[in-house]
Amino acid sequence: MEKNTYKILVVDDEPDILEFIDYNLKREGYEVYLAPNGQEGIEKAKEVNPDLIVLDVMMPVLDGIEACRRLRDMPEFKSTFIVFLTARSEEYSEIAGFNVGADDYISKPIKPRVLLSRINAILRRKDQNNAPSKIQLGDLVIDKDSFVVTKGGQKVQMAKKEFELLYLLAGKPGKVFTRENILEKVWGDDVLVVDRTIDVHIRKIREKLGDENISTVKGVGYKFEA
Amino acid sequence: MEKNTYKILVVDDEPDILEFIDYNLKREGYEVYLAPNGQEGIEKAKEVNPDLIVLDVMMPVLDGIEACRRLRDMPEFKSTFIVFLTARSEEYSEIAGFNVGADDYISKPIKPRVLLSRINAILRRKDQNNAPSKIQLGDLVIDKDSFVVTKGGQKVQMAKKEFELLYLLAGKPGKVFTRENILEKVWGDDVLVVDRTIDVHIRKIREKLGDENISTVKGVGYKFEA
DNA sequence: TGAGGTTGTTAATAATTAGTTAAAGTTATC
DNA sequence: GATAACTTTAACTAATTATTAACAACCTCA
Repeated sequence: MEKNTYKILVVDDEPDILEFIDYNLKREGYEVYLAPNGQEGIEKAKEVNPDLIVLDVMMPVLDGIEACRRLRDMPEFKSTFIVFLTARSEEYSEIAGFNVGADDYISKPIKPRVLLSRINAILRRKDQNNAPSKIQLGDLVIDKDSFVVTKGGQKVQMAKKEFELLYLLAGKPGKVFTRENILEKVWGDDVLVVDRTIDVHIRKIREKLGDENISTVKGVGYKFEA
Repeated sequence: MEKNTYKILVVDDEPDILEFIDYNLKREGYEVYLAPNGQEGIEKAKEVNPDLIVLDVMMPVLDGIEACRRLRDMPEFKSTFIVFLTARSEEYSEIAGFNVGADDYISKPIKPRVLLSRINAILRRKDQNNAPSKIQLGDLVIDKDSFVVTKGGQKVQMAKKEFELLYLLAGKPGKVFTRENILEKVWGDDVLVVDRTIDVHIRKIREKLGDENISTVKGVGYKFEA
């Protein structure tokens, strides 16, 4: 499975639970942010723009249901995934009635395996829905379904990393990707590779497609030439 | 999982629940239609010809059980999937007693995950029934009805797993299936087998059909060569 | 122009992934 | 309940791919 680099915000007033979830999500490779109540949760959400928010229902200052409602009213969080944490599974019916647009519910006590499998499932869905399967640029076709790159009708053999790197750059032709950017997207946050590694992969792609497709922006990064 | 474009009609008199289900199904990618009671539900069904209908049992004007019975009397809805929504799980026994031909039932309170997994499961079944019984690719014929594979008119003997694996890959020539993919589709979600198992089956298929049909995409998976 | 930084290139090495075989486990069938 | 067919695993090998180190080339700017 791919390394995940998703940002998850966890909002709960119980420090123990916060720490527990923090530990488990971090171990899985997620970037985790914490907040002790709905109010601060919303602030934090605006700040870090998480991919998924875990909201406890019962919280002081601002409860999860109301926090969810407010988040859903902001355009930037319309499609952010939200998962509720309920103390008892019966509480669920209340939430359903409120109908604030949550994507899932997890009942306490939280089991690490349940928590992770639900979150992984939700984020995997997000992944798949967002990526176009075919990029077409002039005589170059990059097809993620078949993992095939074609240039002028000619099939070009690409290794996995080369393909992913090309797919990233070609996904936004003209946009410069910094090495930091590239590392995060292709390698994942916590993988430690040296910059020269990217260069080597770039070189291999250039070898196969010609130098004109990918250009270097010195001091910044690489971009796919539109 | 495949992108789904199924039409689902939801019939319930509680606007909150309607909105709640609408939200969750749309997010999953389904085309959703709504109706507030059995009478209008039937009208809507005639209009859009849905693949699946979610029917609340308790509704004014025309309840779910009666609506179901009437739908089942119309030839165009003989084989449409129908799922009941029951306020309490005990209610199910009543429905069963009525024996109106429902495919599943879901108890309130509705949990998004349960709702989606049931609906996905039902429609996946439909998928399978609709899957072509015969795949023909060049001189290769894969016939699911008879479980027979023919290459150049010559019958090739395939074991069950081999057949299913071949059938999956050949169903979308060119598309790469990851091992995760293959496990889910051929073995099922909860079966735990080691990756090498897939390799062995692939090898057997290659032995029987020749190496040119299935190619390896290293680090990704396998695909049937178009 | 030349010092300091950035990128390009190559080849060696490490790490990962797939292929293969035989044997053990399982299931179906007579 | 024995046999045969099928499935899975373990252990090993082979192949491919990823990464790094080392150095060359290049660019920038005082």
